[in-house]
Amino acid sequence: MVDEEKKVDEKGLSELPEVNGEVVLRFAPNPSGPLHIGHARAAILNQEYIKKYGGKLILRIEDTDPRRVDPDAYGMINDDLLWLGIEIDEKIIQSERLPIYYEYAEKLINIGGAYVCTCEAGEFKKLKDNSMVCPCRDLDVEENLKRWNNMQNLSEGEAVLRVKTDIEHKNPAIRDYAAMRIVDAEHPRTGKKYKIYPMMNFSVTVDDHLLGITHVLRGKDHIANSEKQNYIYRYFGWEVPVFIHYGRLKMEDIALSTSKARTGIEEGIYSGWDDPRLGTIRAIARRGIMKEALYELMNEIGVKIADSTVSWKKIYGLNRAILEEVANRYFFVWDPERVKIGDLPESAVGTVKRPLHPDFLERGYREIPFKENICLVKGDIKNDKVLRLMDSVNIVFKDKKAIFHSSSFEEAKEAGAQLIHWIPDADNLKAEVIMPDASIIKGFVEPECKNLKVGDVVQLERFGFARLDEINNEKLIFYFAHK
RNA sequence: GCUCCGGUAGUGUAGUCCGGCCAAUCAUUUCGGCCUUUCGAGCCGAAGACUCGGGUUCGAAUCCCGGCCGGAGCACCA
Repeated sequence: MVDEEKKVDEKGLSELPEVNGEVVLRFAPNPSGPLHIGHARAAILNQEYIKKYGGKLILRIEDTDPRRVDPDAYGMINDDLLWLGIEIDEKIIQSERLPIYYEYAEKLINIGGAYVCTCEAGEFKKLKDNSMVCPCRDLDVEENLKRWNNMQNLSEGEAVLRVKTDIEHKNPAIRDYAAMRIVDAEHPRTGKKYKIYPMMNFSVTVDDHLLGITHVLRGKDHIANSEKQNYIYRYFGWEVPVFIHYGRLKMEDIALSTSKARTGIEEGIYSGWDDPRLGTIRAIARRGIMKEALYELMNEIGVKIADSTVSWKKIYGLNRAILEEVANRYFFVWDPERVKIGDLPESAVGTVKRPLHPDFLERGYREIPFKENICLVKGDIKNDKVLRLMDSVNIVFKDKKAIFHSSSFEEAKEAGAQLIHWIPDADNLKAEVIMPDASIIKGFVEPECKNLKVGDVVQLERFGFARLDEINNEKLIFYFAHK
């Protein structure tokens, strides 16, 4: 009992209205590409509500427009959901359900809720915009059934099934909208098997009802669709799910649209769907953004109808809080400069130990061999200033030559030394870090990085968090997350 | 253009339904300070908002009207 109350408090999500026991929700992307941050919002919100109330989450692939289907998208969507940790209870693909839609289309005609319209599209629009009915509307059920059965003998554009709504509705889009249309194109999954395809408003309504969906979460761009769908629910006497519309999610500095990304990939501007400049889930994942950060973000934004703008800074902030604990620390010397320390006492030579994580010493230490030949970040080198090489010695540059200054940390403090990191000149590994703008920063990492595995997210000290993406001939390739 | 919907600090959010406990919550951000052998983290402090104008009321972020700004829809896409 007490736990239940707590749970509600923890989540920033507002309560779903009209919940009676368990909920049935669905995530319904159309397979035009991989998932992006906008999809993640829908998927995560649905998932969170399932967690909150219990119930079932259905994945529905909406591939009823053969021309807008990317065959690769089915697999990419699965991968992306897996990465997001979305637990799907049931999955359906609309292109496999065409007979069901035909069945209900016929039923709708039978009860006088739909008619086959053979008007030319422009002609119909003209009539509709003036609240005038088209001649097809008044044909009787029998005639309509005949026309419906004949539809598959027609070609694209010659006929369409319309839902009878209110021809005087003040929103012209609502007036007798299309439910089914003819498409003369091959479907990537079903080929030429079908010719008549449902419009989204029809298939969505039929499916939402058959699947027992209780609440529909979707963007406010669907407000008019919700209203359209209401007509079908009313004709069939079905219970209407609760529609919840949320506002647009704008990402700063990001090309959100799938089509733009696709074009960029085709033109070779982007390396692929996981190019760090893109807002796809896979691109975000590749950069070491944790799914938990996205969950927090989506929970925070919630389902309000006003638009929200999200910046990378915001995501970085959330992600840093997660990575801070997770990521072990390593030295990465970018823009490296080879340095030989003069007058280095023999006693200073040895192995330096630094914790993998300063706050979790139990994780152990990494060992870095230290002797006179090292690499430093070029930008750290300044003449006549004492530099503290972390956990080793203090040096100073005179006429661009490094010489030993002192050993202890106290002496470094006294000299007001800057604390810098370093890498042995000989014993190191090549590394590259791919930045968010796809530029590459080259350098070396400390030897113990050889123990890292692809997918590990680390903090490169004084540089930032990065995810190991690839190990290529002893060279480590990281993707930069953020500072 | 038409129809509809929004507008709380830089950003995100709470509060708005059922006016007073709101000189407005929390987080992030930014800036100081402390601490720290990372430019990370932590700790302390500070900065910063009810879109504007009227009205109703003893009292308005909350209700009403208008302006401004923003968004969505206006397909045989989803």
